[in-house]
Parts: sequence; structure tokens; C-alpha cells
Amino acid sequence: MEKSEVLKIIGQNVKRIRLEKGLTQLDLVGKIKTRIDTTNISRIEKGRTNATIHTLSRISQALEVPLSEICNLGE
Amino acid sequence: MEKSEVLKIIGQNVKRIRLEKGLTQLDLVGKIKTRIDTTNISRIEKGRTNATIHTLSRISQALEVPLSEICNLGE
DNA sequence: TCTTGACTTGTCAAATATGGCAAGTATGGA
DNA sequence: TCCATACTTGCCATATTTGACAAGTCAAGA
Repeated sequence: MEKSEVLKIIGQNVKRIRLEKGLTQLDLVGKIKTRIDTTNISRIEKGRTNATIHTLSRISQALEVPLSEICNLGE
Repeated sequence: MEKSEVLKIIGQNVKRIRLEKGLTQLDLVGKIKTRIDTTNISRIEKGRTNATIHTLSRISQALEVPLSEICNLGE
């Protein structure tokens, strides 16, 4: 599976879960202890950036789902 | 969960799965299309580096397990 | 139309992941 | 002991993520 495809799916997962929880990007960053910018959330959701596992881990904690759910590529 | 703890668990997952498959780090990088250095594998397994999702994705493909398995933090 | 909220995108500086190489450690076998 | 294999670690250069801010887009509603 290609890099761009992986990033796209990860991004879709983040966005889907965030919307399921009824959160805006701003709500989401507000729930994260260490600062994350909405800029970065947007770029991750759009698959424009190859996020580190720590960033995705912080997002998963704010969304209250396991990291593995965000990392589900549907394999 | 703290950054260092996340990286440590991810590293343990990679190492455990690699050993279960009976592969050395060199075997592993040999199965990855785009180049990855054993240096990097070692650093990830030791939790010394905050790998990107693309790097972990390539590793998961070489190990023939879902990315989500490597990203299982046991939450 | 105008405004507001939500999101996207460009640019920047700083930090750091990655690939690469070399040297060091550790273990097991000849 | 010597050697080979496996792995770790230090260092370097390059690329890119991240956080930050500003500006732009877009849709819904007054």
C-alpha cells in the first residue's frame, strides 16, 4: 500500500471519529494536554502530512478511542 | 499515556512480531521495498525514535501484520 | 449582503525522523 | 581465543513534521 493511500485512510479515520464524537477540530485540540494546532489536525485529516505515532496517539486519547482504531487501514 | 511509554510499547510490538516471524532486523529491511535502515529499526524497537505512520506502515507490511497490531497500546 | 464558524492552505522557524556509515557491544560457535 | 552474526549507538546531512500565525475558502443563517 502506497504512502499517500495510508495517509489518506489515517486522515479519514481521524475525521470520521471526530465527527462521530460531535467535535470540531478546535474542540479536539482543546482536549489535548500538550499543544496541537488545528493546522496540523487539518493536514493530517487531509492526508497531507505523515504524522508521527506520538501525534496520532495524542489525537486518539483526545478522541477517547484506541490508537489502533485510528491506525486501522482495513487490511 | 506519556510519549516515552507509547514509543516503548510500539517498539516492543515491532520486536515481538519480528521475532515471532523468525526474522532478523536485516531480514526485515530486506522485505521492505523502499529503503529502511536497520539503524532506524533498532531505534524504533528501542523506543528511541518517534516514528512516522508511514514508516510503521512499511514495517507492518514487511511483517505481514495489520498496522493496527503494531499500534496496539493495550488500551 | 454580511457575518460567523469551521476548515484549509501558505509560510516560517525549530525540532526531529530518516537514511547512511562507522564503531562498539554481546552472544554463540569453531 | 578468534570470528561471525545480530544488534546498538553516535554522528552527519537531508527532508519533513510540528507549532504558530495569517490569509483564504466555504456554507449556513440573520
